Amino acid sequence: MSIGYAQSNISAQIQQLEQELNTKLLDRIGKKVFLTESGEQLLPYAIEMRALASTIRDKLDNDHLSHSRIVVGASESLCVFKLPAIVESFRRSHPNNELHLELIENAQVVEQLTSNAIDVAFTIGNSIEHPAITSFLKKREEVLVLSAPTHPLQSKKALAITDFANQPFLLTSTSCNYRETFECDLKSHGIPYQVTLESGSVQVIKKMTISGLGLCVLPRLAVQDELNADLLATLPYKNDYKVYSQLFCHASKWLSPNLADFIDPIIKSI
Amino acid sequence: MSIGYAQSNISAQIQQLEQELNTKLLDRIGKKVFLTESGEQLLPYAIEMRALASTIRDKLDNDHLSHSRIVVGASESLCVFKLPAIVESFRRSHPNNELHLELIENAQVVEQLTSNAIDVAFTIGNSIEHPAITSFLKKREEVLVLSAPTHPLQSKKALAITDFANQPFLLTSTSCNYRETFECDLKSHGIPYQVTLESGSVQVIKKMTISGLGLCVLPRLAVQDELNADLLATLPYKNDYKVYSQLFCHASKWLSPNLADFIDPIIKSI
DNA sequence: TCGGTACGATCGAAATTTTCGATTATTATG
DNA sequence: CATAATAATCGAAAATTTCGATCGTACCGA
Repeated sequence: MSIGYAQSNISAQIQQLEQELNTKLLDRIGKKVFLTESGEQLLPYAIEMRALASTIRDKLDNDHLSHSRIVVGASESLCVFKLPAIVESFRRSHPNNELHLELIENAQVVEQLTSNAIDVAFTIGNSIEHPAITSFLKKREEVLVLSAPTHPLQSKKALAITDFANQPFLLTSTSCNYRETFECDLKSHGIPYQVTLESGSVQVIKKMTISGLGLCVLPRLAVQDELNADLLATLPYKNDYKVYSQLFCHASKWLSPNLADFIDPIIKSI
Repeated sequence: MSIGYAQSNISAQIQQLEQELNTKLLDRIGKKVFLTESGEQLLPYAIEMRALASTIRDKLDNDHLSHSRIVVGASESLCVFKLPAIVESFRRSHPNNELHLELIENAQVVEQLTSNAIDVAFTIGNSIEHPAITSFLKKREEVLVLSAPTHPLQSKKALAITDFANQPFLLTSTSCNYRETFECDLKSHGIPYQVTLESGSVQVIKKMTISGLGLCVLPRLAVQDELNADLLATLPYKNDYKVYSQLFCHASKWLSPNLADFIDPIIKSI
């Protein structure tokens, strides 16, 4: 009983197949068995079908180790300052996995995850809490007001919000949460200010600030290098802006092994 | 219920497939359904498998109308004088069917059918009765002794076996049943005779007989044309040789529609 | 925020099918 | 002619598929 079926089953199965195909597959002439014309024709298809089934199993099983496509939605700052190391490491451990990076803003997280346009979101901004969205990581990010080290305001020991009156600011796009937060702060105190430059690129803002064009408001993670190199300096303005970097998936999303492999290191490393 | 399954079945089937493949095929995000990476990968295979199943059904169903290969074993006389009309008619009605003709002798019928080397046998010779062989047709064939019309023996009103003493005969191969029968007849009466020509080809024998080389022994069906054209003439030798043309299949052989279509007209036409 | 609606998951029962072991039938072989 | 080998057949048991009902959840409009 090497193939795991009773003999009677084989008879029955063959007869069933013959009925279903409305033909005869085997001729039993004497003690020998011959394939009929129909049987001869069926054989290659049967083999093909078995092969196809095996292929499916192989592809889907191996696939957990090999190819897949993960779409990451991330905000610009994180793309520049956090993701490179993560992506590099993931690509090393999962060389056959396609990683697609989509630039999104904090406000789009829920919609993008709900529409399944992205598999995972990694953004910085206001806290997001949503019943349908799972947050794997929520890290408070320090928001700094910065200038070139030579800026006149650097001489002050401490700054109040009023000290920013009429200062020229280099800010990120309006939809950016920490700009929003900062502007609220100014406006709620009735402080006038100028927006000298508005750019979606953190890199541009930093360069211009270094050149002394004005002040900027950025999370520490985006400026750590420049602080270390004394290209930028923080201004001693105390704030408690609630800004977080967060990592999300849709709650109903199945975490494929590959996706889990992408997410886990982020959670652990931060 | 357009596809004929209860809704709960679909759920169960999907889950079963997911278990079997050890993956998740669908993400249900909110109310919408998305294929996962795995599902996306499976889809083309699923489609292929359905197509393959359809193909099989089509091929085997249509096949009863279209292609098949029938191997006919027949003796030379029948090949020349009976089969042409049959084959022509069959090819007209079944243009896609391959007909393969195998020259066999009466003695090989049982072995060839039992080994499934041929699908059907159509031979002339001694009666064949065998429990494993089905005979669809058994027709007594008149065996004639013939000569050219100008032969001296033609003047006789009736011939006895002794009149053949020392006559030159043009005979078919030794394995041919009606030659065998005739020789037995001669030998059992102790009649001496010569074999002037021995040929497997009926055509050769007839031509040589027409040329006056001697006498020949052939079934009427092989010489009817020459008799009508007065190229050959029968000698008035009464015999009751038991020679039959018979049509056989192996009793266990499945008669495919095509094979039946080949056999039926033969039975009816003769 | 609160029903209402739509859709899928879950569950137990019923129907179907698959499977098995035993028996019977057939064929080849000594 | 008896025996061995192989496959068909049959009824019962096991497994599965199917169904309908119910439950849970998400979306939608008030």
